[in-house]
Parts: sequence; C-alpha cells; structure tokens
Amino acid sequence: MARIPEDGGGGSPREAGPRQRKRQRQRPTIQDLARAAGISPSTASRALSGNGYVAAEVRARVLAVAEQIGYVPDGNARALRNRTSRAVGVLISDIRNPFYANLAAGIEEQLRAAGYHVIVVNNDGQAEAEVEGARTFLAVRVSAAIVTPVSGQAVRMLMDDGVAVVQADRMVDGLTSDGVLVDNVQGAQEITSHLVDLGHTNIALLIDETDWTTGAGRLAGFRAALRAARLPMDPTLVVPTRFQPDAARDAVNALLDRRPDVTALFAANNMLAEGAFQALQRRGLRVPDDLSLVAFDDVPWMSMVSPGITTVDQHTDDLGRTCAQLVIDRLGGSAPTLATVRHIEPSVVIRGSTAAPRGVRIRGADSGLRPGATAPSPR
Amino acid sequence: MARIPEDGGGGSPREAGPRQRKRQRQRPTIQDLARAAGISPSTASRALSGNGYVAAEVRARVLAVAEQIGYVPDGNARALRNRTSRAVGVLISDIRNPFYANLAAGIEEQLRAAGYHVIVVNNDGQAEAEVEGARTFLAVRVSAAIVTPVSGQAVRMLMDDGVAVVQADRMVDGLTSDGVLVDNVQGAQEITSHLVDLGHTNIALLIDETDWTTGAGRLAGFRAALRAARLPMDPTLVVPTRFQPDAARDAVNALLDRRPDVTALFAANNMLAEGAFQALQRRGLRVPDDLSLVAFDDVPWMSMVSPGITTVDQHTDDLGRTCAQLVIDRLGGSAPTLATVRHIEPSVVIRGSTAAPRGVRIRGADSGLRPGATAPSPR
DNA sequence: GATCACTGTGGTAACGATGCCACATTCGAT
DNA sequence: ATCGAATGTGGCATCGTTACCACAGTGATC
Repeated sequence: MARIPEDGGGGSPREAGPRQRKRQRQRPTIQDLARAAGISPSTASRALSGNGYVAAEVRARVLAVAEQIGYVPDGNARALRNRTSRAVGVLISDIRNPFYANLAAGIEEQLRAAGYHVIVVNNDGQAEAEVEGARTFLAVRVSAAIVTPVSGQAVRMLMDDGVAVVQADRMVDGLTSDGVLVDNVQGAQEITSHLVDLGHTNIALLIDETDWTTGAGRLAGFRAALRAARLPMDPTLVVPTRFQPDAARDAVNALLDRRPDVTALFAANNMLAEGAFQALQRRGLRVPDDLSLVAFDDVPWMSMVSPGITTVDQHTDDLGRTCAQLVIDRLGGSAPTLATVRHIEPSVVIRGSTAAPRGVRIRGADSGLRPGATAPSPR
Repeated sequence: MARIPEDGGGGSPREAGPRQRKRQRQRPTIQDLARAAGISPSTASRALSGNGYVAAEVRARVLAVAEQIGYVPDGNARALRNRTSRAVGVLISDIRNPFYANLAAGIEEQLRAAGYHVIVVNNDGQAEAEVEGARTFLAVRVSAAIVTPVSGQAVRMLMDDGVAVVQADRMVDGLTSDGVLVDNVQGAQEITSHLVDLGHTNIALLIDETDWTTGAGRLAGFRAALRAARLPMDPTLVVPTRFQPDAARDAVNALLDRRPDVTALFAANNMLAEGAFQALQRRGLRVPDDLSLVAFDDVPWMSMVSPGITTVDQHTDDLGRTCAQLVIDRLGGSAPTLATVRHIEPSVVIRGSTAAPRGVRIRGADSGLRPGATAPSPR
C-alpha cells in the first residue's frame, strides 16, 4: 500500500545516498540532468529532443549542463519507450570476402552519418545462422535490416515483425521488400561481349549457382552476348562448381583437360576467379597469351597481379550506400511508399588478362571448332 | 492517488482490447507468455532465465508456449533493467582493409557463438569518429568494447564508464585494460633475419609511424636483426611515409632514386606493401631478382601475385578470436582479475619475393658498403 | 506440535526516457 | 473585462523485464 519511497516523502531532498558508492560511478540520467538544470525531466526531454515547447534560455541551459555533466541518453530506455531503436541490422554472408566487407563498409559509413548504428551478423551462408541473426535483430528491435539473403526465412521473420528490410545484391522470390540489385545481366553481357569482340568463340563460364538473380543473371548475360554474336551456346562450356576457390580450381582443371579448345574463361564471382587464376598459374598457362580470364566482381588482388584481371566492377561501396540510403528514406519518410528496388549499373574494367586468342589450338579431332574460328574479329 | 489502473481492479480480466489492432501485430511480451501458460510473469521470467525456483513441469510448459507463440525477449527492456546488454562494441579503423576485416570476422564469430552480438563502428583512423563511436557504445550500454585505438580518448571514456575494454593490435600508453598484441618485434626480427641470411646488407624499412607499439615494435625488430648480424644501422634506410599506398609508392621511388644500392625492402604493413609492390612493378624491377620485398601482415593479394610476397602472418583471425575470448572471460568471470594482455606469435611465410641479392650493385662511391658485403652468406 | 529449511509462486517496484495531459502564464483581440 | 490562443512547465503512466520480497505449502527435525 505504502508506495511512497522510504527515503523521503517530498522528493526533492532525496539525496542519492547509499547507492552512490555501491557499484561504480552511476551514469547521469535525465533526472540528474533535470535536477542540475533546475527543471523537470519532462522539460529536459523536450529541450533535448526539440519536441514541444521549451524556452530558448532553458534549452540552452539544459544543453550546457548536459555537456558539462556528460549526459548520454540511454539508448535502451529510449528504444523500449519508443518501441524502435537507432540500430540497423546487417546480415551478410562472409565479412572476409571483400565483396561483403565493402558492402558493409558502405552501409556503415552512410548509416553512421545519418545517426544510426550498425549491428553486423555474419551467417557464413548458413540459413540457420541467418535465422539466428534475425532473431537477434528482433530482440534488440532494430528499426531496419539489410540482408544478403540466404534462405528467405530470415527476411520473412523480419518483415512479419514490421522491420524495414532491404535485400542487398540478391532478392528472395516472392518477398516484396526494398532491395538493391546489381544489373548482372548487363555486366555479364558486356564482359562476355568484350571477349567475343576480341575473337573468342570458345568461352567457358565458371559458375556456382543459378538459383539466385545473381547467378541466373550472369548466366543470362553470358548467353545473351553469345546469342548476339550468333555464336553457338555449348552447354558443356557452362561449368558448375562449388563456391570455394579450391573447388573452382578443380573444376577449371577438369574443364581444360576435357576441352583444350577453350580460349577464354569467365569466372562468375571473385572466389571462383581466385580458384581459376590459381589453376591457370599452376598449369603454367600464360594469361592472356594462352587463355583470357575475366571475372565478375572486382576485388583488390585483381589489380595487383600481372596482368591485372579484366573484371566487372559492381561498385560495391555504392551498393552498400544505396542500401543504407533506402533504409534512411524508408524510416524517415512518412508516406509508406511501395517497395523500391534500385539497380546498380556495373562497369567493365579492362586490364591485361584479356587478348585475342592465339591462333587455333586444336590438339586433336575433338571440339566443335568450325572453320573461320581462327581470327574472326566480328563486328 | 488512485494508482489502480482503470481497466479492472482485479487484473485477470484485463483483455488487451482496443490497442490490439492499432499499429500492427503486437509482439508477444512476457505478460502474454505468462497468461498463455497460466502463470505469472515472474514465474515465466524465472523459467526462462533459470534464476530461482520453478517446478520442472512449469518450466517445460513455459518453454513450449514460448516457442509456440514466438516469444522473443525484448533486449532493450532487459538491458534497461539489467543495466547491461549482450552487445559488444567493435571500434576499428577501416573495415575495407583485410586486416581489420579479418579481425572483425574473428571477433564476430567467437562472440556470436557465446551469445553476444556485435556493433561495428568504423572510425577511418579519425579520433573524432572514434569518440563518436564510443558515445554510441555508451548509449546502447554495450557490456564490452574491442578497440583498435586511435587516440586513447575513446578508450578512456569507455573505461571510465565501466565498460570492459579490450585493446586490439595496439595499446594506448598509460591505460591499463585487457589487450591482445602481436609480437611485432619478433615478427619483424624474424623476417629481417631472413633477408640477412640471404645475404642482404642494404635493407630498407618502409614505415608510416613509430609511435604505437606496432610501428615501434616493427622498427625495433628490424634493428635488432641488423644488430644481431653486426650490420650497420643506416638511419637513412628507415623510410618514413604516410599510410596510403600511393604515398608509399612515392616514398619507394624516392628511396630507389637516392639509394640504388638497396637490395631488399621491408614494408611495415599491408598498405605500404601494396604501394611498394606497385612502385617496383612500374619501375620494371624484377622481384626478387633485382630487389627482394617483404611485408608485415599477410593479406590475400600477397599470395596471388607471382612471385608471392614473403610476409609476416599476424594470424588476424586468431587475434580477433582472442580479443573476443578475453571479453567473454572478463564478463563471465566473477573474480575481477587484473588486466590481461595476450600476445599472438606471428609467423613468417616464405614465398617467392625473397632471394639472395644479385651481385654488387654499386653505381658510384656512395654507401657505406664495406668489402665483403658481396656474397657474405653469414652464419 | 512447534520450528525450521526448502520449494514454489505472485505482487511490486524499479531501470531511464518520453508523450500526453493538466495546469500556468502572457498577450492580443473582442 | 473576458475569452482564446500561444507559450511554457511539471506530473504521471508507460514501454517489457527482472530482482526482491512476502507468502504458502510441504516435509523433516527436535
């Protein structure tokens, strides 16, 4: 019944007394701030947030006192009260991969500037870890999440809970959220055309998946370029592999054993390119003299090796920043617009790893090499 | 005076009524969970946390119901109540740099497994941004922070507030916190000795700072190796540069113009190595025939180029995981032990970028080259 | 049969910030 | 003189969780 605290009926003389030295230095709360400024917590809150009326003089005093006593508003209390926080979750597959690292960096930069902070969860491409990460995001009540999806389940969980989701790099079929995609078809088509223009006709595509828009798009672009050049589409030149560089290495070795007539190799992402590059080196093949190599997704080593690798630059930083901007717009915007999907236009970076094929390299009677394939230089 | 809520004196019949359809689907709280399980919130809390008595049967029921209704405890409410959270702040300089990316990855992996989540803030090496990051950490009441310090101010702020701080890779003078350091002296000495053993006598060190334990240690190790080999320590062969690769490139160019007798170059970190490598390439110098190149900090491109770069591997992942483990121990441990500083032993990875110097390359009467320096093969 | 320890449960008050409401005060317009 | 709007301010309940306390049983012990 007696709800009045025992340390004084009034309220004002309640010195912080015995609790003070227990634990360590208590952090000043808005109560302390208010007391120090000689006003009520309500007014202090208004002064800080700018919502509602406060006399200019009072506001100035509050700000000064806050600075002086080192008042930092408690984000958790705020989040609890407001039922949303300034935190944005970022759920990516592998922060060690420069693609994801740059993506995260771009996101973080942009969001930090806008006053949000970023919670990063890695999922190693595992759907289970992804769901776990989503659960974390829900627990801390992130206001938004940026996800390079693995399974769709996590994205759904988040959306069901009212979290603003931006899917990055790829999107789950059937889930309508904001998203930022790279124009994979365009990029793949351009770089394939570059090879075709150089005179290559037996171009192999090394690819790890075609279920997502990424893989599917790159395959589609590859095909479109061949089609445009009226080159035959040899399905055995689309080489499936697992994602790991060493798997790619094996796949390339198997390919070259099988098809010595291949003159150019297109690796669908940076990991596969790494494996391919190593395979070529170990075989003692010279790039681009013996074989041209191109890749999707420009990462640092590609410009360090010589010759540098001709690649499709996805502008990963931009991709990240665009995701972040979408989040900012979505959270700031009062009008709940429809889901927005932005596209990043990739660009081809020509380096030294591509050149015209060297003559014909027939080692036997194999291959579908037709006459005229030697030095076509189409277009 | 009347503190009893108006919606019923008893408590049980308080149906959630009109609020239900406002906003969107409300998330189940522990109240909902308790109601569904036919117990009180207190008991539900105990059942979930395992603190205090709960009948086994009840606990099982609560867990089942929680699963069923999709109850996720609110991290903010928890953090508010407990005055600490499951969040750990990670404050690093440049997530695009593979060193920091791997560090962050190692940290994240380990902490995630232990049930913490990670808030990443990049500071671009700016003290101001670092302080801003620390403020963010305080605001969300992280229980610990892992920092690659820039200025010391941020670390101090965090420590003052009772946050468990682990300094990573380098430590601020005069601040006693937990820390994980790489044995820079050892690594630098080993790799310099490797050069000495190959017969190099004019070895240049390219370095961007010597104020931190990192730079100072690498310089010390470099010197120690020369001293051990009784080689003269030529101060003009310690080449200062700024951190950026292009600055390093310029520095290397200037050095080689000035001192054509240099036969080996040691870049004190991966960024400088990048610049140095580019400078050598553009000058048309062959590695290791014309010049040997070594670096501190192994990053991916170093094993992709040919010849691969001989480097000191800092085991960055380990470094990160060790930081995380220190946090876990510190937070879990009841006994407040003294500050712990762990050391990571780096290891030298020999690749193709080092070889014996090619003959004597005297172009004039400069240099302190003494007779016998041609093909010494010491030891 | 009283005392005690132990098990198990529910009520309640925080944690810190904020928005609503009630209440003052001032000024201008009627 | 009176009303109303505009400007300020403080009190209070609330967000969801948990630690503390009070209390109710149940056995065991002297």
